[in-house]
Amino acid sequence: MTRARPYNRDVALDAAMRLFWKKGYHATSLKDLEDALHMKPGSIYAAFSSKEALFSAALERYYRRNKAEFLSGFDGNVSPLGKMVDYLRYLGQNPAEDPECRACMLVKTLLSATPDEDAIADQARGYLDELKGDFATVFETAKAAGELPADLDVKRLARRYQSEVMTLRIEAHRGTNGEDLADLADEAARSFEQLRI
Amino acid sequence: MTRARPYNRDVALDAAMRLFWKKGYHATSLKDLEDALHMKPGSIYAAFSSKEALFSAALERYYRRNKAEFLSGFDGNVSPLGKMVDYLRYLGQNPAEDPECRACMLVKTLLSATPDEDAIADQARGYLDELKGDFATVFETAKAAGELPADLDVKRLARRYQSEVMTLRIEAHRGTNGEDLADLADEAARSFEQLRI
DNA sequence: GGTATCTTTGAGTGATCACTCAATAGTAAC
DNA sequence: GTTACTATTGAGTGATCACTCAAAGATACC
Repeated sequence: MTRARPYNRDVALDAAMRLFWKKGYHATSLKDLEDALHMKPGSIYAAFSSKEALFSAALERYYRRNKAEFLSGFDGNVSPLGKMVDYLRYLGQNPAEDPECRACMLVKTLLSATPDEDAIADQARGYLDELKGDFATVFETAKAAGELPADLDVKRLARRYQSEVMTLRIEAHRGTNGEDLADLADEAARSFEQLRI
Repeated sequence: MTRARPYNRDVALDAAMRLFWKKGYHATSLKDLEDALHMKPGSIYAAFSSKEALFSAALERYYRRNKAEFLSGFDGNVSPLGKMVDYLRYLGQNPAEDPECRACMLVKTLLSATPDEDAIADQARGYLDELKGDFATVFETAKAAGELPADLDVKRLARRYQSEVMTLRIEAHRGTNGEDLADLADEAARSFEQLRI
């Protein structure tokens, strides 16, 4: 071992994630990244290979965070359906402080990836599919716990749930005021609550 | 009158709209526009002032088209609620041929505008608000025609309707297959149909 | 202190960015 | 045909793009 790294990879990646989340891939320049990560171009390339690879790592980080935040509420002994419903209300009541970090980074990425950036779009698509799968798993658990009808189509339910999450995040980004946003979240939450047996 | 314009402004604007729609503002270069509009940089600037002004004009064109397409179904003598429901099913059954032109350009623009591009984001926001207002107007008409309960909150309904439209377009962009998309649209359509008295 | 090893540095790379303008070419009136 | 007017042209503008690499800096072992 020789010289220690004066930067913290996690801290740098976090800063990159926030910057890409706000500005998107194309509008974020290396100059912006240098400022945000407090690193010179050479160091950035030594650590992350390329702008695209850095973006990819930042997107993965976003995905992991999102998944962890969602899953953190499920310890097993409380109502899975209740947790799902709570999460929707939570989204409506706690929009991110930074107005630029309210929309889902996966959706932003998916919608702003150009045809020649298949890799990035596919990565975002893959993460969205995984999250949808997580939703389905929880609904399945709820079904097993007798909270939902046995004949209910869990995949379809998860798809609709994800739509609601995406919509809430977009509305928050759009500038919908707190009251209306909470209202929208409540409306969505109740539609899932109604399914309870 | 002197030299006639060898380009058609509407045709050029249409090409610009499609290109910006696909690639977004940042990823579209002037070179791309030159190729798509069959115009040299000088002509583009003589006709549209700047890349941003051209984008703005293209966005307005998209908005007008969208509005016209939506309103074209309302002649007055048929069920307004029926038309609203039909439009959702139409969206689910007729995704644009070009997979890059399926998501709503207004949403794409709103989500990919950077903080320093307030003008563009505000324009997209304004158009979305106008379209939401159009939805509300039709629901109001449906209410007046006795199709909907008199105590129904039309604004909230319009907000939810717009969410469904945005979601369908995002799902179409995401690559959801035709069957699932039609299914999703049908699910949304039925939720509005259920409100009929 | 000397040496080996590895990281950081930042000026510099060619390419591409949005954009300009003097020159050119086309039309209309006479 | 000549003049007057204007739209189109496209090489060229400085700025910025993502990215590189030889030099310098920092540590570990001796």
